[in-house]
This record gives sequence, C-alpha cells and structure tokens, in this order.
Amino acid sequence: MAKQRIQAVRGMNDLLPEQTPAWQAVEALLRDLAQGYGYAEIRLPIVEKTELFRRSIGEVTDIVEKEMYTFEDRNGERLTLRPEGTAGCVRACIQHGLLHTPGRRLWYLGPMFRHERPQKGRYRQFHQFGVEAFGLPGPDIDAEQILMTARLWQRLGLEGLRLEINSLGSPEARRDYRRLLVDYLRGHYQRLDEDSRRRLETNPLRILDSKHPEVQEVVAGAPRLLDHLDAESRAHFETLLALLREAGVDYHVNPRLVRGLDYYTRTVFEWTTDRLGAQGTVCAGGRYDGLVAYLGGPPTPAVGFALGLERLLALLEASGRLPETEAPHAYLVLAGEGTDRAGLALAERLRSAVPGLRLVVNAGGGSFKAQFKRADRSGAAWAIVLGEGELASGTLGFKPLRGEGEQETLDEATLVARLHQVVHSGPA
RNA sequence: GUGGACGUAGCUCAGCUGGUAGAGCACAGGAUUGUGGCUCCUGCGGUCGUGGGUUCAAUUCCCAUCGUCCACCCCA
Repeated sequence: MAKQRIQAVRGMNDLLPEQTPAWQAVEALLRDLAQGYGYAEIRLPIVEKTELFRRSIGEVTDIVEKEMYTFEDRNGERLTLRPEGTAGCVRACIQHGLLHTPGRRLWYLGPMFRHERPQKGRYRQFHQFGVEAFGLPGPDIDAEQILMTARLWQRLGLEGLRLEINSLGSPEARRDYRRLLVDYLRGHYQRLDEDSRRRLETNPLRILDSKHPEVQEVVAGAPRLLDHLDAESRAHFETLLALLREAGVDYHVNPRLVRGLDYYTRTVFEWTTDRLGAQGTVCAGGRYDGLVAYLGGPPTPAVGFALGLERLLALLEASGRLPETEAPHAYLVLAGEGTDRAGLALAERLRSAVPGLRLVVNAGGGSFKAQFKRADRSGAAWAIVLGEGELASGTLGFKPLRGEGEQETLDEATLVARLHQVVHSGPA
C-alpha cells in the first residue's frame, strides 16, 4: 500500500469495469420497464437550493437535520446535493408548467447523496431509479406503480420480495390520529427510549417504526392509524388492495409502516428482502397529494416510488441473478510484418459489414501464443487470425475458442457471413 | 453520531507466545521456431494503512489517526 494516495470520499464508490455491465443491463431494463408503462424520462440537476429539501422532506427528518451535503456557492447561496429525487422532480414540473397536463408520468435515474455512516446497502453516494405520476387521485395509479415493480422482480428473476403496504390517510385524519397516539404514548412515557421521547414532540408517527424492543411492546398496544382513517382514504386503500388481489400481487398490510419523509399521504409501501442484512428495503414509495401545492404549484395529487440500485444489484448478486457481461464475439490476432496496419483496416471493414459485432483487435504485439492467451481471456468465442501467411494469400484464419472445431481458412467475404451468424445466434 | 471486528503483493489470504515476510490467483517469459484453455518451470511484484511509543529488535505488543466491513440510528 502506498502512503498518502488520494482515496475516494468515504461512502462514495467507484463502479469498476467488472460491475458496469450488470449496471448497464439493469438500467436498460428499468428504462424499458418505465417506457412500457408510458413513463417519460426527466433529467434533473444533482444540486438544488437547500430550501427545496428543507420544505419538501420536512425540517425534523433525519435527512434534513443531519444528512444533507449542504454548502454555499460563490454567491453565498445555500445549495444541497440532492438526498432524494422527488423534491427536484416536483420543482421542475412546477417551474416548467408540466402539471397543466394531467396524468404526467415521469421517471429518472441518478445519484443521490446522504451523509450517513456507510454500511451494507447504505452509501453516501447511491443511485435511485424513481417514478412519479401527477394529477391522478385514484388508487388505479397506485396499483399501476406497484404492478410495475412486481413486473420488474419477475423480469429480473427475483423471488421472495415482500410487499408491505399501509395508508397514512388524509392530513386531517393523520393529525387527529397523531393526537390520539401522543396521548397514548404519554401514558407510557417511562418505557420510551430517549429517541422516542424526542420524537414525541417532533414526529410521533415515526415511533411506530422503532426497532427498540421495549418501545415495540408499547406500540403494540397503541391505537392503529388504519382504524382512524377518513372515509375517503379508507375507500382508496380498500380499492387499491382489491386491485392488487385481482392482479395476483401478494401484500402484507403493515399498520406500523410509516415512511420517513413528511410529504406522504394515504398509500405508502415498501418492498423488502431478508437477504441484504439490515438495509432490506429495496424499493419504497407512496402518495404525496399535498406536496405540489405546498411547494407553490397547482393542487396536484401525486404518487411515486424510488428504488435503490446498489441494493437491487446486491440482491441480484445474492440471488445469483446478476446479468452476465457481454463478451466479445471475436478477437483479432495479428502477428507478423505488416499485419498491424492490415489488421486495423480489416477490423474497420468487419465492423461496418457486421452491425452489432463486438471485435477486439490485438494491440501491443506479442507472440501467437501470447495473443491467443489474451484472446481466450477476453472471453471471445472466436479468434480471427491474420499472420504473414494469411496476409500473403489474402485469407484469414477463423478458430473457435469455446466449443469443438478446427481452425478454418476463409476469404474475407466468407468470414463476414460467418460473423453475421455469430452475432445473430445470440450470446455464445 | 454510537458500538464491535478488521487493515500484510493488483486480488483472496497465511504468518504460533516479538528476531526486518509467504502461498494461491493474476501478470510476463519458457517447456511447444505461427495458435489459447490442462500441466510443469522461471520471473515480476510488499518501507506489512499511517504516525508515535515500549524493546537490543515490532508485521507481531501499546496509543493515536485514517480507511474498510457489520450492527445501532435512519433509509433506497
């Protein structure tokens, strides 16, 4: 180990070449999935004014209180690296008048930043795929988004994910319930831990979520939010559950599920797994009917979810479902006087003649032996050989590196035809 | 922010109660004068995270610091 070599910032990871193929495959699948449901991509800045997050996420949330990367730019303006995607998306929609068209469906993908202590499945820079739908008040769109995620698991070959779902009701119902809950918890004040006592003042609903055993016992006897929903939210929730049942999606109603961000109303849900240790939430979302108006836009109901890419990739790996890297179709071996130049030109002709061809040209010289070794390690299915003999006779060697078969001697036109077959017969 | 474990070659790791370092993989070359995958041989590669302390002597013991991992908290 060298001495004071500069290292990456804690919790911010490089994605190395052996990992990027899987990421690319997952990203392509997500793009495809979103488009398959009529969602359009929106690309948003990574930096926003601090005020946006303070207002949308909530002043007393952990994210705003202690996890944001906030700084002053040269004008003295307070800016923050986005800790999540919804706030910026809503801001952009308001700013550009996108919400005058009802039924906007949007998706985005990119890095988010939170200053937390890193651990498995939790990083300071992480990536989310997010989806938002605006102007649609009914449970049909909630269901659509949950079905979208269920389809994703299926397409990735993932099993065993658990859907937890709950309703937080209208802001009014939530406020009334909050009072009930605070009264109840005050009655058990002695049994609450320090954190929960503090939240009693700031955000009592989150006490429901506590992992503290003693607090959990207290919470078990608390009044249930689901029993105090307003009629409209109740109907919304019931319909959503019915839609899920009809679609064959299993769910677990979890009355203690409370999402961390303040802006949620009515539907909240999480997809969780027990295969990722403590950070088992792979995807989470819900409805936030009040946020758009709160941020100064036209009153607009909205639903969305976010999915953690690092967690999804980790789960794929744990499940043995990581997408494979796409090896080259062929490796061009070049040895002998004049074959470098001829080879480079040949490779260009082949790439033009065979769209989709993944062809690696040997660079840096080396003996036949060394070059075949590289060809093998590249994972290529075929070696194309251009040596002095081939150069003189205007032919090419074509040798299978994976299965059975002898090396053949072909002319260029025949080679092109063979490469077409290789490219179109799928992965070797 | 709190707690615990761990930092030895590019990677995965060994190194018993202190005597200045090893293996496998990878990489390069050879056995095979134009042909990989198996085998064998050779070679390259480390101021043992960093700084300080104890000691005749520290990779080994102590302290600090940085980093990694796991958990708490919280969340994707």
